[in-house]
Amino acid sequence: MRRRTNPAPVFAALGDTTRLELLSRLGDGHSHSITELTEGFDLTRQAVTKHLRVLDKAGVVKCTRVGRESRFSIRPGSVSAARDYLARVSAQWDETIGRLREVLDE
Amino acid sequence: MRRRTNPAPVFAALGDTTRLELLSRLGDGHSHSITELTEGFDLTRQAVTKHLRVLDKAGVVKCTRVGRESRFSIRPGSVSAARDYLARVSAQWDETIGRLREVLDE
DNA sequence: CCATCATGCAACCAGATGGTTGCATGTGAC
DNA sequence: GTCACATGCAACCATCTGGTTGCATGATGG
Repeated sequence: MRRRTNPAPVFAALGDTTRLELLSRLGDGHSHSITELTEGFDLTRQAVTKHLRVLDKAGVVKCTRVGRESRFSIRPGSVSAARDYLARVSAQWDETIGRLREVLDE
Repeated sequence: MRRRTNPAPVFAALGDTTRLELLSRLGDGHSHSITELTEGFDLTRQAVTKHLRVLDKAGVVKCTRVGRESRFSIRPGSVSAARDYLARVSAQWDETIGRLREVLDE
């Protein structure tokens, strides 16, 4: 009986364009250092670091220290949980609204 | 050629437990007034109103004035867009990571 | 060793957020 | 008309957020 975890923090973590862009860069499945991830953004390394910490706290990403750099990589679990949540609710809405449309209620 | 809209604002709107709860109440497919939606929350009507406005701006919900009350109901489009986005990225991650695991890269 | 590179930490800042209270306004019911 | 009810609007507040700068620290590589 999987305790259904609250999806709000993951959604909050995904609710920022910079973080979505970071995730898309991490989507190659490899791990990347902070300076590496900072390249191409018009942002300071520290700003990117803060975003990465947000993603880390939400469980979307994991950080491992290797030598003098900390490398970040994707941890897919929490995002697929969020995906499943959205799939459930939107399926329920489709069903409910479809049923209502039949009955011509509002 | 559907212009792919930025999913971040929808995720941000979903990134709050109160708003998720509001959405779950609206999930019955009917429209509800603000005072009606406020019942059961330990919040002021105005706080709930603000949350509803956030959901409205993100396109998750629509508001129609009827008589002296404004009734809110679900607008499923943006949420299914967000759902599709998550489905795409998590499918891509699964595939990428699976391929990497075969090659034993890191 | 020493310079360099990647990072961490702390202070600071402006603006957004989540909440409150108080009051004004519009509509419905008698 | 008038009273009550549902809402809107504005001010205010504390905290969070997204960003900066400056400096300290810890590995790396000659």
